[in-house]
Amino acid sequence: MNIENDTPRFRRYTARQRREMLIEAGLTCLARGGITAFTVDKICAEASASRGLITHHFKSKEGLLRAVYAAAYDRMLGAAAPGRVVDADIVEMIEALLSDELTGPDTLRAWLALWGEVANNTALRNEHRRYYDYYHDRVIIGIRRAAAGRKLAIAEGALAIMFITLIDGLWLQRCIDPERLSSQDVRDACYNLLEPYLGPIRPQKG
Amino acid sequence: MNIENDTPRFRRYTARQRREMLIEAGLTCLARGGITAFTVDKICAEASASRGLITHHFKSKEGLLRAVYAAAYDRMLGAAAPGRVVDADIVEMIEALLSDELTGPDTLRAWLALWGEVANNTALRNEHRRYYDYYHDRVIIGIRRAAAGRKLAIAEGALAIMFITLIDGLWLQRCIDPERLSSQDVRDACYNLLEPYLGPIRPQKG
DNA sequence: CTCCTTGTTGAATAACCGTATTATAAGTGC
DNA sequence: GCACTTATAATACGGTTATTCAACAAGGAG
Repeated sequence: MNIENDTPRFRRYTARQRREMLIEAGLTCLARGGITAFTVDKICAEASASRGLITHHFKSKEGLLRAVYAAAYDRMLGAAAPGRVVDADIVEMIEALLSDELTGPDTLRAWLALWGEVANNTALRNEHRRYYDYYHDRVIIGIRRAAAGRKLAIAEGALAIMFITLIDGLWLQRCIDPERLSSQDVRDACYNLLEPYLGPIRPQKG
Repeated sequence: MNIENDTPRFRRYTARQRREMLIEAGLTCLARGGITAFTVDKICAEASASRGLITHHFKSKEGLLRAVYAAAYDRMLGAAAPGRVVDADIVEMIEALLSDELTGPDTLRAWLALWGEVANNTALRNEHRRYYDYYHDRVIIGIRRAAAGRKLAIAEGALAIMFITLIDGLWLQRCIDPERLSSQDVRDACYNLLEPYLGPIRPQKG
C-alpha cells in the first residue's frame, strides 16, 4: 500500500538509544505524578513510542522501573562522588549534593516515588543497598580527609550516617514542600551539622 | 425471604465507627503496598465492608485519603507533642518521635506513601502545612527550654529545622531499609546533632 | 538487489479501577 | 408495632491497566 509515502512510518533507533529514551520518559512520568503516573501508556506517549516497546526492551514494566532506579542513582553518584569530586572534598560533595542539578523539584519527586517502591519491592531494595553502600563509603572518605591530622570527637561512621540522613531529610522536605526551605537554609543545615565535629569548613562568600 | 435466618446479614455501625474502620484499613493498605494498594476494593476488603461505603462516608476515595493523612499526623503529634510532652522536654520529644509506636515499619511505609501524595496533590499539601507548622513550633519550644539560661551559638529556628529534618531523614532511611539503622544509631544521631549546641542532654543509661 | 535480523506497531485481551445507582435492612423515634 | 432515616450490599458501567501476539518494516549483510 503506502508505497507512495516517502516518509517512513517510524524511526528505528538502536536498542541502547531506545532504552535511554524510555528511561528518561519514565523519570519524567514519575516526577509528574508519582508512581501512579508510571504507566505503560503514559511512558510510551512521553517517549513517542508504541506500547510494545517497554516489553520488548525491558521484558516488563518492572524491568523498566529497575533500570530507571539505577539511572537515577547513577546520576546522583555521578554528580556527587566520582570525577568532579575525585579527591572526595567534603565541601565539594555538599555543594554537589545540593546543586540545582540534583535538587530540582522534578528530580526530587521522582526520587520520592522511587523510594516508595524500594520500600515495597524486595528486588529494588537489593539494588538500593549496593548503591547506598558505595555512597556511604564516599562520604566517609570525604569526612576522613576533612578531619585529617585532627582527633575527631566522633566516629567517622556515625558522622557519615548523620550527614547522609540529613541530606535525605533535606531532599524529602524540599520535595514535599519546595517553598518551605530556602537553599540557604539547606546549606546552613549541612555545615551546622558538620562543623562542631570537623571545625570550620564553610566556604567564604565571594 | 430469609425471615428464618436470625443472624443479621451485616453489622450496622455508627458513622464515626465505620469511618475509623475505613481509615485504619486505608493505613494498612498504604503500609502494605504503597499508594498503588490504596484501592477501594482492597480497603473495603481489609475493613470487611462493601465497596459503596467509601463513597458513602467520605464522598470519594480522595476524601478518605485526606482523612487518612489527617489521622496519621494526629497520631504522630498526639504521641510527640501534647499531653505526655506537655512541658515540651526535648528529650521526651526525641524518645517519643523514635518510639516503636511511631517508627514501626508499617507506620513508616504508610508515611512514605502519604508524602508521595503530598508532593503531587495541592489540597493535601495545604493540610500538610498546617500540621507541619504546629510540629515545628513544638520543637522550637522544646529547644528553647533545653537551652534555658544559656547563650545558644545558633538560632533556635535553624536548630529546629536541622532537628526536624534529621528526624525525617531517619524515618525515611528506616522506611526504605529497616535493617540498615539500629535504633541506637538513630538515637545517637539525634543527640549528636543537638548536644554541640545544647550541651549534654543524653539520658543516662539505667 | 535479496535475505534476514530485529526494532516497531497496534489491536486484542483480561483484569482491575472508581463511581453511580438501586434495593435492602438495621436501628431509632414515636 | 409502625414509620422513617440511613448504613449497607450488590451490581452495573465506562474507563484504564499491563501484557501478549501477529503482522510489519527499517536497515545492514551478503
